[in-house]
This record gives sequence, C-alpha cells and structure tokens, in this order.
Amino acid sequence: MLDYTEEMAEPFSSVTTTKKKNRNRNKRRFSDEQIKSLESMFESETRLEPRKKLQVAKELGLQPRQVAIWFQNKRARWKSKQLERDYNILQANYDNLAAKYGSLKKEKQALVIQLQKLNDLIKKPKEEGQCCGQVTETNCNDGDKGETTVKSDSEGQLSFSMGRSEHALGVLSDDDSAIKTDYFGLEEDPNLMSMVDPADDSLTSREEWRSFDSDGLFDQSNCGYPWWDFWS
DNA sequence: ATGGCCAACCCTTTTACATCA
DNA sequence: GTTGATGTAAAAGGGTTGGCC
Repeated sequence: MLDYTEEMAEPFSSVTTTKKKNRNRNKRRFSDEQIKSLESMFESETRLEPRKKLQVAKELGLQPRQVAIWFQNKRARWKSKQLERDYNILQANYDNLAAKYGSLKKEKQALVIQLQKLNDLIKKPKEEGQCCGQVTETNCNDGDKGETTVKSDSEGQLSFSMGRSEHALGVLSDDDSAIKTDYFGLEEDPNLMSMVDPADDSLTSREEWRSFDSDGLFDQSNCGYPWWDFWS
C-alpha cells in the first residue's frame, strides 16, 4: 500500500525494530538548506516524478520517503493556506454586497416615501373639489435621495418631477393600472397615467408592496403624512 | 468483465521537538 | 534552571483511486 516500506527501513532502522512508542526517536527537522531547496522545487512543481524524487533525495541527503512526505505535508499546508485566502476573498465580497444591499434598501425606502407624498398630493385636490389655477406646489426633500415636485398649471394639468431615483428604478408600470386605481383613487386618467414612465415592475408588484410593509419601511412618516392614511 | 496487487495520493492523527511564559 | 502549555513539522496509519496483469 505505502510506497516507502523499503525506503524507510534504513534511516530509522534502529527505530523500526523497536516498540512503536520509541520510533523516530531521531526525528529531526530538516536543515534550512534542505528546506530552501525543497521549497524552491515545490514552487515549480507540487508533485515530484519518482525519478526526480530519487534525485532530490540523493542531493539533499534524505530518504526518498522523506522527500515524498515533505511534499505531501507541503501540499496539505499549501491547501490550508489557500482555503484561508479563498475565505478572506469571499468574506470581502460578502461585505461589499451587504453594503450595497444596505444602500439600495435605503434608496428603496426613500422612493416609497416619495410615492406616499405624491399620493397625498394627488388625493387632496380630489377631496377639495376642482383645483383652480397655478396654486399647488409641494417640494419634499429627502436628503440627497432626490426630490419630488408636483405642480399644476393654469390648465389644471398636473406635472411631476421625482429626481433620478424614479427613472432609475421605475416606480410604476403600465401593468399596474389596478394599483394606480386602488392607491391613487383614480380611474384611468389619461393625464395622470401618461406622466408615469413604463418601466420594470420588479418593485411594483403587489408582493413587493407587501414586502415593503413587512420590512417595516413604513414605520416612519414624512411631511406629516402617515403611510397608513394612504390606504384609507 | 472481474478481481487482486501495487503504487501513489489524501486526510487525520501521532510524535518529536522548539519556544515561551 | 525547570516545567507545562502550545505550535509546528515530520512521520505514521488508514482509506481511496487508477493502472496493470
């Protein structure tokens, strides 16, 4: 099974014939010179050809078995260090992703709050009857997350400006007519609906809305409009 | 095709030695 | 100086695999 039965007999011959506990009494660490030579060989090839092994053993005054075992142990040590390196790389990648996730989550929260404000602004004129003239202009800043501006001109037409986030993520899609109707209290108003760019609905499905809530994103209110008022 | 043998490897554990408090 | 704890490297032991007959 093992490849050194004969090879080992000589160096520790006085040992192998004695009790197990006394074997290798002469075990010594290899000299710096031997280690240096072995290390440099390991750098070029992590496994030795049998012939090369014999040659190296002869050159270093070691038994071929000792050389084989040194390479074996060296491979194990190298593998262990490699695992450690890989782990560190994975850890760094994970930290990086976690940081990105955190910032995206914050941005998502800001967008939801902006939506809330918009809804309130849209709802108010409806409740108060017809809006007249160039009156309403609300601007709620949320740090550097962009701003929301709603204006109505003299014709009574609403116009929106939400900053970069809306366009980057796509707040509502055309497929969300039900949501628009439910949440905004509007039928298909061509003026209003045309203001919203078609976009990826990945953040606008009903499931997403639920997850917003369950995430506790609506615990805060902004501009004095609690989120739950939005649903009533 | 199958099984035995052998060599080489890997993984785990043991052993001997060095270092340090 | 010695002693025990700890770390490290050399080596042993056992299992697995692949080539050969």
